[in-house]
Amino acid sequence: MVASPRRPAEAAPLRIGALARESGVKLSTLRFYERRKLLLPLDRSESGQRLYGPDAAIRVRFIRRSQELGFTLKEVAAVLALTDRRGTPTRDVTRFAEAKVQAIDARIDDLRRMRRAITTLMAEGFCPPDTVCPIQASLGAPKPPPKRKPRA
Amino acid sequence: MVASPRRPAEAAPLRIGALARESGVKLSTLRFYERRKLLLPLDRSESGQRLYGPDAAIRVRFIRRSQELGFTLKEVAAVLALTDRRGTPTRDVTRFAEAKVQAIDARIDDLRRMRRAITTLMAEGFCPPDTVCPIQASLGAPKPPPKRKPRA
DNA sequence: CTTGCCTCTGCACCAAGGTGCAGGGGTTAG
DNA sequence: CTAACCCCTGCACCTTGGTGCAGAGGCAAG
Repeated sequence: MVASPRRPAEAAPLRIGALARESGVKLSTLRFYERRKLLLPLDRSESGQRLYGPDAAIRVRFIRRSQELGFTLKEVAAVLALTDRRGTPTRDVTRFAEAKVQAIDARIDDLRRMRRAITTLMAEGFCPPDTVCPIQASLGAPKPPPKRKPRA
Repeated sequence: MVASPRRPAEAAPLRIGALARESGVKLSTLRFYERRKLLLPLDRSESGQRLYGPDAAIRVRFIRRSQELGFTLKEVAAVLALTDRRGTPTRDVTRFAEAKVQAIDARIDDLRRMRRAITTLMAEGFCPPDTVCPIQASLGAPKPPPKRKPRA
């Protein structure tokens, strides 16, 4: 609402506490992410205090959501490394991105199967006796070799 | 291929080693799942050896896939408790199932956003300078209050 | 009966992802 | 200056989800 004078979008640097409040994680977690190279402060103050850019909270939330989706911090770090790059993607990067997209598709597929299974299950009043429960069956098959969206 | 004589579908009980081979997890993991009530042997032999039903491998694979989708063992246990029930769902169970379905939808949504972001990113040659990277932006928003498929 | 392969229990250990605290300094209002 | 907060580093500790032994017993073949 209020435009700060003479500072178009310079964005005040956040200190760690402010970032923690804004992104909903603990200070210790932010420092932990730093050790893991997931989130580096833009800079340090004279006295060594971490200073974060205004987009840091977005990055933190991205990390948290990704974890909820079943990605490890290592995988998240790899994706973030992608996003921190500029210029034309190298072949390796492209391959990595394609693999990631396939992995995402597989996960979506599994989630859809699970979802369908739960809804039909509830609609029909639980697992019929003497059969394999459809929920379990939905994800219980041995993993198929990675194809594009088997959708079977 | 070969029908065993005089045993329509009685299904030989598996011992733990066989189940481990069939489902691709370690013995110790199976015993661990037992402590966590995720997988109880059907029975024990005279001498105390665990005997599993023929569907046990399906259950194990269900557990593993669910974990890949970002569910904790506790959550998986809750879903499996659902599937082990018979008869008409109670209100609590129904509510739990509905919540689960919503959670699944939210995850699918996030995955789709991430997917889109990666593909456009690659198509356009990485993040344009001086903007928030679209991948991060895709999941970087504060969580919306749970609605049905916001899809914004 | 012995050999070899299971399996049992209990306990110790591991990696990932955090969390908390101690002991020390920074910064700012009154 | 002093109180009230904030932040620093380093280290110890916690929970989840497993893994790996050790020591003992089961069971089938030769």
